[in-house]
Amino acid sequence: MKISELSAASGVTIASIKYYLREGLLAPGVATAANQADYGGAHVDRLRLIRSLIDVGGLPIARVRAVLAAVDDESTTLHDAFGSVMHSLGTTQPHTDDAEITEAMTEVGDWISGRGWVIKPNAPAVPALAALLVTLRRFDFPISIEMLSGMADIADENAADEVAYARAMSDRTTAVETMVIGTLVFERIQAEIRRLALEAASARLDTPTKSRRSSTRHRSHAGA
Amino acid sequence: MKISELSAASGVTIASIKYYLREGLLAPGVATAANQADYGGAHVDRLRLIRSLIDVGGLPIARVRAVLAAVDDESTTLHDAFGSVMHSLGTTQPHTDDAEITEAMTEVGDWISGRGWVIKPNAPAVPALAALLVTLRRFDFPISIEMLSGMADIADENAADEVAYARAMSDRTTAVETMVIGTLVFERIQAEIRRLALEAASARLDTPTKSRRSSTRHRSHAGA
DNA sequence: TGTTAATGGATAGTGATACTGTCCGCTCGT
DNA sequence: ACGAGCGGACAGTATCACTATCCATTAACA
Repeated sequence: MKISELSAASGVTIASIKYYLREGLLAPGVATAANQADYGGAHVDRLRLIRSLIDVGGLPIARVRAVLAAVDDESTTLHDAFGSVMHSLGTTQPHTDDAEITEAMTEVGDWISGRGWVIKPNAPAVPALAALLVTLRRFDFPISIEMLSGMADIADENAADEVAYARAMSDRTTAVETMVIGTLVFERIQAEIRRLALEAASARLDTPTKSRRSSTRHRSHAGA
Repeated sequence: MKISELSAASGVTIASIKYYLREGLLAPGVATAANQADYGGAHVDRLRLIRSLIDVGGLPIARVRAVLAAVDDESTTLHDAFGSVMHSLGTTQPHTDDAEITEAMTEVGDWISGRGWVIKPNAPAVPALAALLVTLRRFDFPISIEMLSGMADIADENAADEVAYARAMSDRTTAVETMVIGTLVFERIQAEIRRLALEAASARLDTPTKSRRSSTRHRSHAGA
């Protein structure tokens, strides 16, 4: 497969493919001459993964590189690879020198062990979650971490399924890739569903109290 | 309050405050002289909102401006303001001219009406969700939209609480602001919890099957 | 009352990011 | 034989979110 064919097969422009090659996101093709290289299906797959990390996950190139490195590191166990990937995916990290946040981190840590979850101590989700709680409180949301247990319960169910599905894959790389894109896509799906539920809830609370009897509006499926 | 005091009170540099003023994110202070203006608590609050939209939501300035415009538009009902805000928050929108995506959009639309959700036809979440389904399928995830009903059920519960909480606020602007930051923060919280659940699930499946009896590892809370 | 520091406003510059364009000498396909 | 396409190098571009500098003015303190 020549670079023009790779471009056609992946939907990524030649210029961008060259850029990804330069940035080390994509392995060079097999050189067949000084100005000729051969690309294969693995390159198409890799490009799809790269584009998904960028488009769905919104990851900058540097993070994509880190994720791919974790995916490709064959020397780690599947579980350690998942951990690396979670770390590489990253999120906006807070300044942990803030007293309010370190306090919230303890709260989060206690809740995690209370649930029986085994989490690496350097998991980025812990300070991230703590910072989010602090943000809510700054806006006077009366939030305690126990209120998140409902979310955590369903997350547990989904996570068990997803991990089992990934572990059933034939080869390690595919398993890790499956986890990566599953993580990113389901996070977005969860968010979009949440927005739909909010809009529906808002509509439910809006329509009956307003008692608009305009003939242009009729509520066909409005009830539960 | 002078600009230096506003800066101190909000934690935003003077240069950035001037930038937000220029970009129309922040209302000018009350001019008391050619080179003097007076800022108040509303400016501090607004800066906190702006920074949260940027830091938590990762919104670009243009989107922040659109969200703030929706928040400030007093001529809309609360429900319509929520709709505007959801639209302004936005997400990465797909090319809807793709046949695969329009097909998935029908699927999403049917599922939504099947749930009895009343959603505006131009809600950005619909194409976004459709694109995410297509992405999953491109990676061979055997996904049907009904699998998302569990997520949707808990989202319904949370959304009802959140909307009721926001509607109970004294003034309209605060209510809309509450919805905005609640939406963004809870989306991140949901995502972080999901990552923790994945790591915990991975640990559960890893530790027992590997049967590593190394003395350096012991499982204190590993069970459910 | 003088002087110094800060202010609002305007405009230019910066650094990071993710490409995109151009050039080159080479070589594959016809 | 020869033109389109190739890999590789490198410079250029667009956008974004600030940041720095300048200016005339004015507030605040000595």
